[in-house]
Amino acid sequence: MSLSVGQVSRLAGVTVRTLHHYDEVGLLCPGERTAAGYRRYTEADLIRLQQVLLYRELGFALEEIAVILDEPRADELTHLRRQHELLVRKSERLSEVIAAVERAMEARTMSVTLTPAERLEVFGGFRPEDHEAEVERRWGGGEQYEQSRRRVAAYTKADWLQLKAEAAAVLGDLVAVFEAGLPPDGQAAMEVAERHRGHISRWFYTCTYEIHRGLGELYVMDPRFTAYFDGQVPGLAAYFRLAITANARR
Amino acid sequence: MSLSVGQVSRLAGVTVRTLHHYDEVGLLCPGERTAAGYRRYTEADLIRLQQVLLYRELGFALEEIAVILDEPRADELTHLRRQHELLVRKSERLSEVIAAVERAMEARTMSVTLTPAERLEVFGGFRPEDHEAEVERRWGGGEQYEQSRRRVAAYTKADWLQLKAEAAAVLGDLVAVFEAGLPPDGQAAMEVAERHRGHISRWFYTCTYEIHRGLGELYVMDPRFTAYFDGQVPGLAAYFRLAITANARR
DNA sequence: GGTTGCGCCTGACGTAACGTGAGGGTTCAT
DNA sequence: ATGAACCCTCACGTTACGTCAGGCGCAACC
Repeated sequence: MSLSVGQVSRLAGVTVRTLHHYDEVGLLCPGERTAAGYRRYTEADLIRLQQVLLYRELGFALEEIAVILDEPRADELTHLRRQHELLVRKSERLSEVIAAVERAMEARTMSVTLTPAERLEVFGGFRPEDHEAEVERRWGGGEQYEQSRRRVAAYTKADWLQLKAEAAAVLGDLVAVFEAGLPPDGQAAMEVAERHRGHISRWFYTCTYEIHRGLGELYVMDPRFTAYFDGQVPGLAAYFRLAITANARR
Repeated sequence: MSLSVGQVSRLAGVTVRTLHHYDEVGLLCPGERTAAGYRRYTEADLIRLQQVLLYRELGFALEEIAVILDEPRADELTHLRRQHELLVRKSERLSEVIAAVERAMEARTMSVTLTPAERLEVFGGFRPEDHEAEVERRWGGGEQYEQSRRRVAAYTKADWLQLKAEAAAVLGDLVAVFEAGLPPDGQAAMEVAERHRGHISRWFYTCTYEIHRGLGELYVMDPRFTAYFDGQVPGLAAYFRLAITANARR
């Protein structure tokens, strides 16, 4: 009642070489061997193989899997629960990526050009965990972020068009004010900043003065934003930040 | 307005080395270089990077990605559509695995013995035909597996009744052939095996001779299957396996 | 009863997609 | 003008296998 390598490989959809490899590294050594040295896999081996393949699917390294599976206090149910948790998380992440691609398609079909920042913000969905943590820290516990995500997800093509147009108008005015040599804490600059705040509130999330000030700092601290603004006109990021803080102060 | 390797790496969540590597293999060569030899990534480069990372996430090899992206007749939207399709399919597959793990957990917590069919479902994520689907997914075909999956999901009670009736008929004929003392590699037995294969193909998934042989082996190796068949008539499991292999050989 | 074919074995080298320094220029703010 | 941060090019290391090569085990076939 045991299976050969070939039989197991066909059942599990892996190559014979893979099973040899797992034997070599001690991850899955068949319970028995025939007199001729043939590998014989027992039912327990099959269960373990199932666990191995699931953890592998989840992106664990083989060595990690060996450690996890050899924890003495973890039985099959523990592993199933853990795997379930991880699978669900992976599924959620995948949904985000899908949503991001859908947004990119929408933007593309209406030939709206996304800026690099937006493009890779969209892309943010499947960046490593550390970035997620950074986003959370930055965007204050994720409440605004969640709000923004929910609203943005429901946007139609027309919404996107209008959003883009509005943003471009605000940016254009900002550039104009900047190039006119007006002071960042002057009336005109502060008005643009205020309109920017309104724009964020209307399209993304409720943007308080406090948050707006945080954004202003982000624009000079974070190279991707700095690159974006200074890409329009050099020095614009710093100027805009001053305008935002001045506007927040009054 | 171009970005350095470090900026791009932070933006996209990949390492600098990865960007170097993509440059080395010609997958993503930055549009410009500074006088000092520094890489400068243009916006077009970022778009291409996005495509690369998405296809990579989908399991394509870098060389394949290069070929896909350099097809002259495919623009960004084409890629987005294709990626969306593949992502959705991947998500569905993941849902299946999750469901399988949930069923395994349920069975485990209630200490219910799994029926043979359920056992196969649990193994579902790793069955050969899934592997086939994986392979086909990579090469853009993959309609067949999806179809069968959708079909099973849409079965009504009447369908299930007919399925069971058909299975019972095949089993009945198998018992008859067996009890008549006919050889397992004879015409009659092989015909029953072939009908069994057709039954699987019609109701579940395309069952190749290869897969069918794997099933036959399972019937004698797995005690639950063996118990099921031998519960009908002792020795039936082994007999059926011989009939299946004989049928597969011709 | 030799041989043919298939499956299995053990090395051993190959490969993809980077990781990880080594050694050395570049840029920029202080 | 000097240190920190960033960039460059080799070049070898690593993971998880793929891919032969050379040879044994066994059931079948002539």
